[in-house]
Amino acid sequence: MTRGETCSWQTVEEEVRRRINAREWPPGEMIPNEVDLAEEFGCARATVNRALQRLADAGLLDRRRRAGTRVALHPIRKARLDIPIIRHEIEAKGLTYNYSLLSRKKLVPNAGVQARMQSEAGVRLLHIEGLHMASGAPYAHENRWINLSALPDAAKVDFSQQSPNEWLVLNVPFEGGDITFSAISARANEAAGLSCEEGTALFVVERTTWASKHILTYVRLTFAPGYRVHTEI
Amino acid sequence: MTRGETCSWQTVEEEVRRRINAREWPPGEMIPNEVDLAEEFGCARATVNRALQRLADAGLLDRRRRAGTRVALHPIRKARLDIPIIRHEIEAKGLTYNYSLLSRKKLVPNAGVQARMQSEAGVRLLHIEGLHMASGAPYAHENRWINLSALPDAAKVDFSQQSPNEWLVLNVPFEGGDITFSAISARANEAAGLSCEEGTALFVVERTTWASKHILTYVRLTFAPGYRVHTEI
DNA sequence: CAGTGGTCTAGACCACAAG
DNA sequence: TTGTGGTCTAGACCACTGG
Repeated sequence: MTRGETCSWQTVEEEVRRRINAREWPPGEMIPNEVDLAEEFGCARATVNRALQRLADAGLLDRRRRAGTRVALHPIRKARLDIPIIRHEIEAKGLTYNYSLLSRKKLVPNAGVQARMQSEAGVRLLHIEGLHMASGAPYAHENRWINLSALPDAAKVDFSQQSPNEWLVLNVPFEGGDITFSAISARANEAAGLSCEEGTALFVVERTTWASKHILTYVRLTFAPGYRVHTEI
Repeated sequence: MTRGETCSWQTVEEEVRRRINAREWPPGEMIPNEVDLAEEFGCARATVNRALQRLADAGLLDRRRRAGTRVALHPIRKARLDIPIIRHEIEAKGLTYNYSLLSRKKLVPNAGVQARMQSEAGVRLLHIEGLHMASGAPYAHENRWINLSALPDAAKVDFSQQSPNEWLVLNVPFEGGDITFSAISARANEAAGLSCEEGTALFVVERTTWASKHILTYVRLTFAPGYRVHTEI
């Protein structure tokens, strides 16, 4: 160990990472407390604290008051995934975006959708189907339900120019949501919209978003064949 | 505004979130600088700084030195995804885990795999196929390549008792990786392993991991029908 | 109870970029 | 040039929890 002059939280984080990777501090092992590390690195405890908190957040350390800090036994890696507006996703690839509305109706949903939306039996929701296209080719089929009692404004929008995806992102602040990824075989209407054969494997993203304890919307996005989601760890 | 007595960073973060959601600070708008906010909330600048940094990290604010802080125009939401060991994923569902090795050979990979592994033409890699099972039912098919020049120890492991997935996580520290999610139609060998019909839509996770600029391993996990990845936003 | 991490403070200096 | 965020410090108190 070199007793260098540096003392930024980045330096501390990097060195601790190195010691973990090099097994100088093996999985499960206690590491020195913040005061000792601060002395070793020649910096304030707050600096060490910041570095260690980041590492704990990344899943590499387990920290508990009084018990101290130890190297995580099973470093559960966490990936971060960006959830962009579809138009931006397409434009970022250098393609031109286009959208067409397929259907817009007030409907009583089936039991599955009703449960996800936490709406009451018999209540009508706004149902919208649309197609997102990239340079003329089908990109994703959007099947969306909107809770009109939480979002009465949506009833006034016709969604023929702007997709519900974009209208919601720009106009409706939300607090949280659930996302699910899965794979399905194309059904007849999806196959038709996405210009593929029935039975083709398609990537599906389902999302519900909520604010102040109300479900605002549920969307099922079915992507054209070949779609991939990419992230780093 | 109530001039409350509270002054934790959580309080500040919550209040700023509220103002953004309530459009008191509309998208694109500048917000007061840290000194002013600290005075308003009756706390130190460092406390405000911590709250605002978290919000910027979450994508709700854009901050730049000298230019100040403004509400993000298109709040790109970021989801966090845990990447568990498959055995843990299965056991967390209350099922019993089982693993069987299907194949283990040193092979020269095809061009696609060679490119992903950044290995040289003609060099043999360790190729392993195995099946993860949950309470007797097929769960995921693992198709893995290991770079033996970066991980010579792997040549000594037979992987009949422990899956490469688990051996790697426990024994090989890595610095980063790429992850891709997609959907495919089951090919003959996958359909056989996963007890489904050829052509069934399957969820696929591909992952490469690296350390000190070397690709360590590339894995393609093909999950049994019905698999879903879930996360929150 | 006592030792650990979690947080807050007041003040300081630095790095960056807009004007 | 100058105002902004980014960071570090020394010290303090609090909150939790293991022994």
